[in-house]
Amino acid sequence: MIDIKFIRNNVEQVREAIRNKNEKADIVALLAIDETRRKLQFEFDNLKSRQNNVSQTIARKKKAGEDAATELKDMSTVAEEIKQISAALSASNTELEALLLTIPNIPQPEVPVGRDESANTVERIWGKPPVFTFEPKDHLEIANNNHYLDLPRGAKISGSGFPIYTGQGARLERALISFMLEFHLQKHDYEELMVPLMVNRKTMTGTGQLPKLEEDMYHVNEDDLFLIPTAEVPVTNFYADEVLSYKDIPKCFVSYTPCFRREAGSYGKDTKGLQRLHQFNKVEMVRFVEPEKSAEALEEMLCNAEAILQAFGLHYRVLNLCTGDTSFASQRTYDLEVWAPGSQKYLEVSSVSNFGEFQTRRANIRYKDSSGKVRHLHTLNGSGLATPRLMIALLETYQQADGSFKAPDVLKPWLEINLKERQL
RNA sequence: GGAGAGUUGCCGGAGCGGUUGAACGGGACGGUCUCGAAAACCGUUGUAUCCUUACGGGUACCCAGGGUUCGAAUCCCUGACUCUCCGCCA
Repeated sequence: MIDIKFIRNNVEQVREAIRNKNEKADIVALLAIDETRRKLQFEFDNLKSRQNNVSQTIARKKKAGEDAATELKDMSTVAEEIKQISAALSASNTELEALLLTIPNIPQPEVPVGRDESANTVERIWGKPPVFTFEPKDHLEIANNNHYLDLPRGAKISGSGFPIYTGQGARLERALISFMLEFHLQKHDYEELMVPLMVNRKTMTGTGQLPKLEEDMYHVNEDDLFLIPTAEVPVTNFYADEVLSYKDIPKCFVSYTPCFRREAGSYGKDTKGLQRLHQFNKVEMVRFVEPEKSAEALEEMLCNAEAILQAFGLHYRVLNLCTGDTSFASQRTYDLEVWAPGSQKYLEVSSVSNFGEFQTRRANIRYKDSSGKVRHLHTLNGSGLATPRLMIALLETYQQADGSFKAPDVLKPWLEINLKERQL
């Protein structure tokens, strides 16, 4: 969330950010409530101060055996007033808080202004589209040829968008997850976390999914818990309500989780095969860094994500997202799009974002810097990567003329583990 | 699911309803001493918010939210979490 003091002093800038992000938020109402709140706070403090003073006088008089009837009578009316103002005050605080949660993060100046994805710019391109001596098939055909997927049965058991990976397909999926995790652990020095897949309302609010995206999440009514749409949520909230030491910073976590998304409102869009799912696997990177270091950390994380695609030898491009395409909580986002030759299009496999102190304000995550000052950290996260579209690109890129699939060499160790030979 | 115990500052740990933002101990930091270090001694050691250009001052916070009271860390209620025992189960 944005600091109320910042909003007070930079109204136009905040308005512009809301506009550029295609959001709606009532700044006028917000400022009015802020004004009322401060007035009430002032009255409350003054009354309390008086009450504290007189209460001590009463104590002294009673101790000395003197009569304190006047003070007692006086204070009972003050107590009543305090009660009323206190109620009004907490009502305004709640209201202000609710409004503040609807203000999006402010995009950084270098983010291109634009309404939708058409205003995104291409940052760079890696590799080239593969050339085939035959007509390349799309991933679903290859998957079906090789018995890698059983989508009809997934639909039967749960509904569309809940895939079943079968046989070598399941093994390939698991290999991707293991490969990416180990890659980040060993080459990029992240620490692994295994986290809960269901989180409470406060946690969802901390990273910014709530209140805006409630409709997009699976919710378990009975316990008021949400299935996570990304590991970002539990991992970023790892330090909620804590004050870290500057010595602990930076913190870099990587976490594999399934992700659950209702995808409300996107029915009929990119539905073929693994393109858009309600449940999918993702390896996520999250960093907690000092404010001065976050811009640099964003570039590093982008490289961390790219390194995976490079290891697989997949052609991709990096997009610099425009204001309208940057998420509610993000200040700046890069998307990684991998080339799927069978479908002849680029598919988003990663989103790498800098959130500044937006999430750490919401989740109350701070650190004490070397001079002893308590400040909000900056958070970043990036997919590294989401598997379904990665699998699409792999299947389509490494398909053979006979309809089979030949995994890139780096994956071989994960696909060829043979316990029988090791006599376990 | 049932029965009990607990939750206080960076940590340990006191705390009768009225100078308790909180004793005492430890840690950390600064200083004295020392060639240096240890020890010893002295001092410092929270966050948020409001008023003020500033100096400074007020208020809130002893798990969370309510209640009783002129006044609550202290009494009452509800909830969360932790621990122990029983039951059930992976």
